[in-house]
Amino acid sequence: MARKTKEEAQETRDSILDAATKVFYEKGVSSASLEEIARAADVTRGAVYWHFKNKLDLFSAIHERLHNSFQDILLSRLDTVEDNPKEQLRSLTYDIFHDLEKDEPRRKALSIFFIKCDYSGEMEQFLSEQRLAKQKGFAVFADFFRKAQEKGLIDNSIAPEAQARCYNMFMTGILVDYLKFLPDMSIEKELKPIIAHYFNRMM
Amino acid sequence: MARKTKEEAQETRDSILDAATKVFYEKGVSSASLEEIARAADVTRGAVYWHFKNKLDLFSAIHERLHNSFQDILLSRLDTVEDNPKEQLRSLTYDIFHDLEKDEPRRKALSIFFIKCDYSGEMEQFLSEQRLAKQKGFAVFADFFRKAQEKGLIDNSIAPEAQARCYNMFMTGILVDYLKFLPDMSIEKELKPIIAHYFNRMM
DNA sequence: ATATATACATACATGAACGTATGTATGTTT
DNA sequence: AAACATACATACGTTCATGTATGTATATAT
Repeated sequence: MARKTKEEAQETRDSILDAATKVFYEKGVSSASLEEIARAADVTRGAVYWHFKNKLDLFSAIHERLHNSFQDILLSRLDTVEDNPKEQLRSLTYDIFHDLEKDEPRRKALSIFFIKCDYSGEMEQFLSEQRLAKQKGFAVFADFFRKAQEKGLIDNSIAPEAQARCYNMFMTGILVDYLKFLPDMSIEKELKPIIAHYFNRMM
Repeated sequence: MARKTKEEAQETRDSILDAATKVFYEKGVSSASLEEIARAADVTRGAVYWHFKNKLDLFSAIHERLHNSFQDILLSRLDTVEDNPKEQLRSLTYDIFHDLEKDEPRRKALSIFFIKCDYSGEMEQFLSEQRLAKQKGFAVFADFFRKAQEKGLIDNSIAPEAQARCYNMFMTGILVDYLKFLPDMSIEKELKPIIAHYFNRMM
């Protein structure tokens, strides 16, 4: 096979990542074969093994890509505390779910980590990796709550860290149910009311 | 091999279920081989195939056993609304986590469905199965909230169904995080405060 | 211009798990 | 007590994914 330019090679790498996301979602991580991923990306296993050490490396790369994009959103929208932080956070929460509803590849990527893989054997290491990633997100929220409290814009009877943890738990629960039971789950009818209720009561 | 009595056969079946729970937890559902499960139960694959159609059948049997035991607890403790339903539900919530902390096999069984399996291919059918199971639990909570509202013992500004959904989401989130990050998670120090906070604010 | 590293494709060897088919000794029924 | 069903164990054939080794044409560096 002819050698490609660096840019072309990068495109190949990206398309393998996209293909892996799709196949991981459809077959599950452990049942997905590198052969099928390669086919979906229109390359051979040789290309996959060139760009990634093995399936775990692929999995890790997908996670990193997804986490980074999430982190970017959080940082850009929670960096400064606006006049109405409660409303600010609620609209962010809504947007996240609306984006997920529209952006299928992104939703599938997220699903992989919640319902399309099992954290056993060599996969267990990703739990620590995910925990680190989660803590980064957590830090953004905790900062946000702390700053909002300092400005006297939200209730300060609870520690910002606990506030952030609470919010994260709630979001995790919604997300898991949303991804698991999506076919018969409506954001507008089921998710929005309880999210609204959460914000009314908890903040 | 000598034929066993019906009782002995039932014991064999149970021990296979226990072994499968253990191996599923350790290796993940898809990586777990029936050979290893059989070894863990001190039988051969022949015995496993006699009692269960295949791996999925085993998985289903574990789920049924676990769900029934949970449902029993819910029904026995939420059937009648006591004087202080908020306190009643909070103590139930605490107990559930404390039981999980002590009962390792049970915790492992639960973990299987949240972090040790991927719902793809033939496993996808279990999502509907789980959804049905979850709705049964949901019904118990909704009933509880409704009855408590009728008695005027809790806030009635939110529909009992939404209240139940909210609680379920929160519990799901806590559970997922607890099972995922258990090694560095303390019930007393991290879970209890936010559970308390939830009950203070949401009920 | 040539050497070399790159970006893959192809080919090969290995091994593991699955389902089934069959064997068999003993409970159980009649 | 014979016939049958049960509760497994053993053996077999097939499929399929994995990692590596090797081939090769071209971009790129010198």
